[in-house]
Amino acid sequence: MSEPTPKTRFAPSPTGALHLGNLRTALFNALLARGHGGRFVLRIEDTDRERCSPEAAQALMGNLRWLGLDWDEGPEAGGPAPPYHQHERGAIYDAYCARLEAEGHAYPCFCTEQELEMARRAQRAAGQPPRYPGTCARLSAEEVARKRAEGREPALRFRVPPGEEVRFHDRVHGEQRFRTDDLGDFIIRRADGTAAYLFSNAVDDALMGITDVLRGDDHLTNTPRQLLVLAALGLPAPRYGHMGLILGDDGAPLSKRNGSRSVDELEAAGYLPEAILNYLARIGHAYATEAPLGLEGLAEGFDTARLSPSPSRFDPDHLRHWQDEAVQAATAERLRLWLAMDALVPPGYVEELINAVRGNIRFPADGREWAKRVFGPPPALDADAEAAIEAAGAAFFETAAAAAEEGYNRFQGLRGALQERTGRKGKRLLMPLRAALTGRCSGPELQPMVDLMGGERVTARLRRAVEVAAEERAQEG
RNA sequence: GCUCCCAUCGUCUAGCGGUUAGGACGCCGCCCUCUCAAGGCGGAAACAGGGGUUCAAAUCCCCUUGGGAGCGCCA
Repeated sequence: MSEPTPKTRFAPSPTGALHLGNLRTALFNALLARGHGGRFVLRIEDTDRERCSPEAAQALMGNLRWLGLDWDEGPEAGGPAPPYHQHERGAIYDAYCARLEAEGHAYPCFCTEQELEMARRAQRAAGQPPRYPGTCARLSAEEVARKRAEGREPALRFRVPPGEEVRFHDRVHGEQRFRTDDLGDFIIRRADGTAAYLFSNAVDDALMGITDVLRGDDHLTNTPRQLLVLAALGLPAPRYGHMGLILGDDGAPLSKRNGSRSVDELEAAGYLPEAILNYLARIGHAYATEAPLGLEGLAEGFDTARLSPSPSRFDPDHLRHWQDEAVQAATAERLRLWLAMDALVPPGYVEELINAVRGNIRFPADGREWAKRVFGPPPALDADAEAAIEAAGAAFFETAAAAAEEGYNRFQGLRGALQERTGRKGKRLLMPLRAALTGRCSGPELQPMVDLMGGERVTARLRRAVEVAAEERAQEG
């Protein structure tokens, strides 16, 4: 018997921006499918109209596409099990709910929020687990009819069979056993008629043919409930794998407080998709290589047996490392689009500039900064640069400017002429030059930058350096 | 409170009964070098604690401790 090709899904609730934890879940599910020639489904879990918005769903899809995590089935892609927005699947849920109710697996519950809240508080106070007390579990048909006649809209609650044990094999944690007595009856349809997560999520996985579900550990204790629902409905259950959660750098759940940023924020900050992907793929999952991988490589090396059950911490330094790797590995063309600095660079020079500065940049702003220093007006001098210029003295720059004006304005020529005329070499020669030309004492190799600048700019900057050095002399004197 | 999950350098991790406990990030040093990066080389840095099982335990079992999750008409 061969393994069926996997079908995985990402089933986000569009309640806000896509964050790293959820994104990793999406990534692993996508990798599992892609690595085995399977299919990846996107399903929007928007049954809670209060909290969900179409804008958030749209943004989320944009994020996934930006990262290259396109889905094979789902919104805007179609597929054999539409619709892929849960808010459009009400009729399906109604039918399954009706069946559960007819077969006694579910019952209407008229308890109000306040009643439930009070019951929970009382249970906690008494040292009891806060579980549904079963108030409406044994309502007679007459009582139900009467309450309905009073105009009260009930929620639908799943009747958890007592005294049983639910077992399943988790791909990450191994064998799991839960006693149904620890569960408590749970809501599968709200009083407003919309389906609740536990129910719609499980039913849709079955209906959409999902074979494998990778999700966070926070769902581990939900699993027996979903298994119970599927069993009552005679629907197949997927294979589950629960991964350790990503925590903040303080060990608390990931949130804005401890450094988590949304995909939107990371994109705005200049992170490349490859950086985010490589970083996330290595949290809770180990690859054989530390080299940066593309989506295909990540999928190829992905193995659920290498998923970690333990929680891990988000580390901004590590993300930055993958950003550096991504920048170094990217083609010049890729960086050109990312840097968006065409307006700052004369046509035809972009690639050369990129290759000159790529080792010194991490974000687009860094690249644009160098573009301006090379091709813009003489750049502002920072304190170190000014000091270096003053230390070299006006005479040095006078000589340099003269040489440039004579035509020694390419790097090698200028360097040779200056060495000959001033007797300076090495650092004593090049540091003042660097300061005068780029405004800073650190940065990419001088040679390509100087040659990219061209004679006019070089001369102008050297002339300015003469003035700066002379002014200083005058002030001191 | 109850149920469940987790535990190797500061962080991400390899390890699945016998290893000098390996790698990566970060940190430190050296090399390269006009500087800063990049790159190369090297260094400091870990099996939470206690009991078992075994000839042998980071690895298997139990307890403690410490983290995390669930117990919602949120997902």
